[in-house]
Amino acid sequence: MDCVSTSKQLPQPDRDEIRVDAVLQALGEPVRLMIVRMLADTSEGIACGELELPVTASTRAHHLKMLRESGVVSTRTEGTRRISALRREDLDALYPGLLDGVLAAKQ
Amino acid sequence: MDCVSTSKQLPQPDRDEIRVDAVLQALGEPVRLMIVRMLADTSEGIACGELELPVTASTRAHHLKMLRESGVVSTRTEGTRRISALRREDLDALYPGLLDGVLAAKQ
DNA sequence: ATCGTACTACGATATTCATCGAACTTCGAC
DNA sequence: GTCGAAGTTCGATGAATATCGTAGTACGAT
Repeated sequence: MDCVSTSKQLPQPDRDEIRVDAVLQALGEPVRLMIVRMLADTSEGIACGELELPVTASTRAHHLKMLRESGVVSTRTEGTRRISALRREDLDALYPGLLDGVLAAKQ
Repeated sequence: MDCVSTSKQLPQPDRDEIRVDAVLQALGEPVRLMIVRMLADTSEGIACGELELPVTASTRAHHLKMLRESGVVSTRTEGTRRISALRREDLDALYPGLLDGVLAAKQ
């Protein structure tokens, strides 16, 4: 292949392609909301396998894909690992207060 | 029956019973988000029949029930009409910025 | 009481989607 | 190359739900 770098961004919507419907639907699932909470506690992002969740690996991958395609997280490849991180800047710019409001919820 | 008043509140969760999962899931449906946008433009609330939406009356009622049971709207009875209004105070207290962020979305 | 309006409840249907296991891909290590 | 680890993809399945039409309830007006 013609990939020169060892790190690569996975495809995701541009900021202006993010739809609020999709974001809310993505956040409105308990497991995905857990993922977002975990990501909010880090600045570097988390690998799929490091997310301790009550679901199998394939379900985990499914949820991360939903979050990426809706514009909530971005994912980069590092070796065999895929590091996901919250798209805080984009979300705060599009929906100021939304993320903080969600994270403020006690549970 | 023993109802003395002509106006009555329909059952809804108390503020401390509202779950963020349910709120986000309720907001993450296009028709329901339209309803919330319309309600945000009024202070008095809107009757079910006055919501102009591309669905039938029964579907409209269904969505309003979802919104009420998740804690997004409150509904009071006035004669044969049911007036729904955004629970702004409760939502702002629980998730400060969430509602404003959602409503700030261009579409 | 009768009628019409406003809305809800019920049953049916189709779609969406969360979940899993198994097979596959990709990468690093040996 | 071979192996193992990390993740994804591919059905399959079961549950949730958006939608509708119809029937039913509640209320006001006549």
